[in-house]
Amino acid sequence: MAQVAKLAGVSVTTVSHVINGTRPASEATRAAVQAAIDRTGYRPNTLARALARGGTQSLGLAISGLSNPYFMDVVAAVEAAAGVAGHTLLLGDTREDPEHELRIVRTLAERQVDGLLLAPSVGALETTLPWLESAEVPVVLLDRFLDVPLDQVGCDNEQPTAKLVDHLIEVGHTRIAMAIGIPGLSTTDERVRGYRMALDRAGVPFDPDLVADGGSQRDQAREAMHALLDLDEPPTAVVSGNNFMTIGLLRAINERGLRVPDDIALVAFDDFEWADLFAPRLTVIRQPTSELGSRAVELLLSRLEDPSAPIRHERLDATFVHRDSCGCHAAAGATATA
Amino acid sequence: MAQVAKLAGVSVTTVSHVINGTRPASEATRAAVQAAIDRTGYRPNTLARALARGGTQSLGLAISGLSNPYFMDVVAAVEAAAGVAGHTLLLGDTREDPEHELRIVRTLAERQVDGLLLAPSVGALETTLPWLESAEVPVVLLDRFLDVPLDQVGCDNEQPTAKLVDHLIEVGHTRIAMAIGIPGLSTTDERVRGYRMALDRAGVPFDPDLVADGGSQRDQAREAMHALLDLDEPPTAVVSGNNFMTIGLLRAINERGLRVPDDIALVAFDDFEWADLFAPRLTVIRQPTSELGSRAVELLLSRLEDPSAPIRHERLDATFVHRDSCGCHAAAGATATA
DNA sequence: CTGTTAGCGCGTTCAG
DNA sequence: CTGAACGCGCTAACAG
Repeated sequence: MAQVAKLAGVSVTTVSHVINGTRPASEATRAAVQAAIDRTGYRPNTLARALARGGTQSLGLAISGLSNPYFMDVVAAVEAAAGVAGHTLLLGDTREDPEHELRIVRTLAERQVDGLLLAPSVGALETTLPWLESAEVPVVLLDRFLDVPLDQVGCDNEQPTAKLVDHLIEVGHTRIAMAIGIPGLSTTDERVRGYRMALDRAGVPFDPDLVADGGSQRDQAREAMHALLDLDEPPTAVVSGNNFMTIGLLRAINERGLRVPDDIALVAFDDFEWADLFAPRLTVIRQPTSELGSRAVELLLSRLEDPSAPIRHERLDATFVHRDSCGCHAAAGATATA
Repeated sequence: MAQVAKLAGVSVTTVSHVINGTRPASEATRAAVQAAIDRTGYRPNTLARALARGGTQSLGLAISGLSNPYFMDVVAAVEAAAGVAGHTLLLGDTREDPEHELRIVRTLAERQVDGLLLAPSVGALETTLPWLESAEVPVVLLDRFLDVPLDQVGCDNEQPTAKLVDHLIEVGHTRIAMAIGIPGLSTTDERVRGYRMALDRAGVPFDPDLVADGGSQRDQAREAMHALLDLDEPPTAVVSGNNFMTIGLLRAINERGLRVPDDIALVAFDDFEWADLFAPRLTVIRQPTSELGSRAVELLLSRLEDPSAPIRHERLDATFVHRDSCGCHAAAGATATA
């Protein structure tokens, strides 16, 4: 920059001001500076600028399971939203592990991100969140809700899951199993609650044996499904708690030589992009993943603008997508109902 | 940091050195500094450190289609590999558009990333790469190869595609169509070359009408498939150039009321994680996506260590996964052949 | 083993 | 409309 200043015959102050348009300058000097910039191939150093200004124009995203298509839609949306706002995205994978999550969040904060988006892991309340509070970094929580005074965005889980179970009951099932995600996550707990609520209001007895811990993961869900099928009175229908577990459940079902929906019905949380092209065509709850990401960024940006604004918790609607893995033969093409 | 120094009764230099372990210090002062750090809740400012040191310990990843599961695996692998090396990841979506790509790459470079990973778009040779060269940022190209003196990693495309077509020919097909990706991408060109090579060596005549531009995208591939099916002499088999197009092709096939593989065979580049659980079970080429990401990071890091080392181009092997969308009934379970 | 000092590249009061 | 000078928080010679 000093070089540019010299070449343009002005001071660095002036160069800085014409670059940022932060105070008037004569047309002549502006042109001179611009010319000098072009000729020197000058590239501003965002770091130095951030140091001086006290703001980096960058956002951190700490999330788990980057290979999960669900979260990757979120990442794409966050990147896009951050981009239009002139922010760059720093990405970190929490691995669903509180210790690692804390490391990730710290490095992000130490890099002076202006704000942080976090999908908190189960142990976050004891590790990451206390640290974040003392660090005074603006944060919005994503996907999972926590009982803390922070902005949060996530989907509705209870009603949609209940809807899934309602449907299974309508079709005539009473032995309905559920593969649940990591215990302690609000998403898991809310989905379980939805499951029980639907059972209760239909008068279907609740059987704890039918609730299997799939740990939000494929392989664990697969084992859980095998265990369910080994029951004296195995389920005639299963509801999957997320997309990964759906894969695991199906694998187990396949390994038993069973077929969906003829031998066992399957409905699931999380849609797949291709779900209506392959058999079995899955009846699912679809989450508005992109909206989740962009809303989270909006919340964060407005928080940055007004740190003292009231805290907001937002629930996004999920959609029931009726296809045919539920085994009712009413589905005529894919039908989406709110 | 000044505060820590004062509280510990030492100079900032000492604080810096005990933090970084960059020179010996007496046990006493080390303890004092550590105590002061704990009590003040001091958090190092990575920006200032980077400014002073001239290195950010961060890597930039400029890639397109973050919603593509293929690239997302790459992102996950890159994040992981960067993490273990103590680097943070800055992410930008190029949108497969040279103009936007240049913007992304510039902001990444202005943020002083130590190095850059780029999946160059078609126009990159005219926009991004010249800029990168003058900017003197260490770069490794990812996925697509370009005729420039830079480190590059990608998969083998020609032989695997030929293998796909070979197989179709063995099964007895002679009207074999192909949906190709964005023209100009090396991946596209190489895959087309593999297609033609297989045709040629089997003595199957090449028909330009059977090569449809799917633009690497779902919807465009869908339209292309419809056009192919409208031909006087429609294909009896199709090979898809990537995962997105596979979805589009299948949608069109479905819309015509046709079935894979009975009415038309389909084989594809890019595997799906769930591909052996749903019908039709796709016969595909599987790329080592994670390896691609981690290798790219390794190349970049070693480039940073030794800027004058010879340039390296690496080809990773892709795998033929035999399932049943090819219509040959030989597939007994999923079989992977190198 | 420890302190002093000079930058890293930029924004931003202050004077002119 | 423009410049000089200070400081952002930290590292790295150079002394001691």
